[in-house]
Amino acid sequence: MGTRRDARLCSSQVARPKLKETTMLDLKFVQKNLDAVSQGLKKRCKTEPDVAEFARLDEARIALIREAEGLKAERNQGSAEVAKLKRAGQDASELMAAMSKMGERIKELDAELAVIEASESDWLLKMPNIPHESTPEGAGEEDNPVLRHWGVKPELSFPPKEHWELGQALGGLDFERAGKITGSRFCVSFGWAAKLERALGAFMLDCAAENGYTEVLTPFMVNKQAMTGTGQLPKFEEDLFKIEGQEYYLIPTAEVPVTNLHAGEVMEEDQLPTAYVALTPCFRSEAGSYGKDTRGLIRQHQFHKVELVRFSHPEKSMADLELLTSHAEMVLQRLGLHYRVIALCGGDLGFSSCKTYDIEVWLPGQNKYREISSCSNFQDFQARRANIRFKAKGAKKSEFLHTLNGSGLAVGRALVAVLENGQQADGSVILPEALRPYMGGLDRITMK
RNA sequence: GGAGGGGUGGCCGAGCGGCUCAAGGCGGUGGUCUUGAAAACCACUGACGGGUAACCGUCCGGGGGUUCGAAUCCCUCCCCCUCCGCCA
Repeated sequence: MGTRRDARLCSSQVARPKLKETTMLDLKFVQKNLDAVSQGLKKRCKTEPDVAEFARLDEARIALIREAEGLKAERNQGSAEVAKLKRAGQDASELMAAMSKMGERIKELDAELAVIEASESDWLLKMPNIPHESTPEGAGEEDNPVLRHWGVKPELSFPPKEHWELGQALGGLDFERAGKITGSRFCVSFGWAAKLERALGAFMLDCAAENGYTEVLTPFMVNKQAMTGTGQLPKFEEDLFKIEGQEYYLIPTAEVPVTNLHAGEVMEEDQLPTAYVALTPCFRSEAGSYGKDTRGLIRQHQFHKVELVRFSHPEKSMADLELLTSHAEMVLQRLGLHYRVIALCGGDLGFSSCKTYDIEVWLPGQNKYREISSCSNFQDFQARRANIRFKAKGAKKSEFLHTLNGSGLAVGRALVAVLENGQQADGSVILPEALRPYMGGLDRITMK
């Protein structure tokens, strides 16, 4: 395997990244692609961005820059003149007074400029990524085409139960006690369930390692800049848990800390692709999903997820999305779980993504396919916001690389799938063979 | 939590109000020399923005202030290091 880069990574990370304001980078891009941006965004079927407003702001910005810079050039000359006069022992008070007046005007202009730039930056940061040409047209979920299936639905000779029934009956899942110590949308796992959660996580990490991913363990809280870099902020603050009294947020996915590992850095071309895997808890406020999936593990405020993240060469990122998706699928295949892969249409696409595949696992208890992984190519959208670049061999300039990520997989939902697919008529659950080594050889969960 | 010391271009490091529009070194690129390489020597070598261009502007951890003029002075925040305390 030639994809492990641990040693090189360490040496290149000695220097702390200096984060630049990303506004200017965004600006240039939109300026040059104003029409393409406006056309591309139509595919999202949401309200159209006010491109004219942006153009107006940008014109005002450039006019202000020209005026302010002209004055600054004069001021610099004047100051040099003052220095010359003083060294010659001559009086410079008149010139100093004139420069002082000019300084005030410059300050005014700079203040105006700051306001314009803030508006422009806000406009840009709230603009979603442009869907890839291969992203299908469509307004919402119901328009997502199914691309392929793997495996078959298990044939059960009895009416299947939902996972919470099974989990509670087998003494593993306890929602009531979680409600007592925290609140709704939390769960306590006991015994086999706690161990199964751990087993699934370890199994998934090992799969990823086989595929060349370097395991990382990151903080579960990040700052505002990181959240902005991957696109959660400024638009989706209400979905996040924020630490009171501090500018830290609980991560909604490992995508945030892992992608931002290289924020502000310039990577070497031969470091690409760099692939990481992280198992972290994920915290989501689930604001706006009241009444949805209120029972069971499907939609929790806290859940574990194994996340695959790739930093790719721009020319290879679309191929890398297929590869990444196949890595996520591999986990389900080894667990013997039936699933299908769908492509998200423009109207269902996430804010930062240009193309996304969802993997949906079959849940007999619910009698539906449910999302268990979401694999996306962000192209340079996140790289631009987080300022992550690479330098091609022999190239003078560095350029933005492409970032991708996908769940490999959502651990809680995988546990749901294992329970519902492995259930037997007697209420016990047969475990997939691949998991047994992680469960101390246990092959079946039974009533005590 | 307490007390100190620091954050300067890809890296190291000087500068502590105006001959510095950041010295010097390392690294990188090109050249001379050489059969080739090394060494030596010479030249070039940051980012971003504005401008057709010449050129101009901004950037010395972030933000604010003082000044005709700030890497340099003041305020504030962040991060790193050392010691003490506490703690898994």
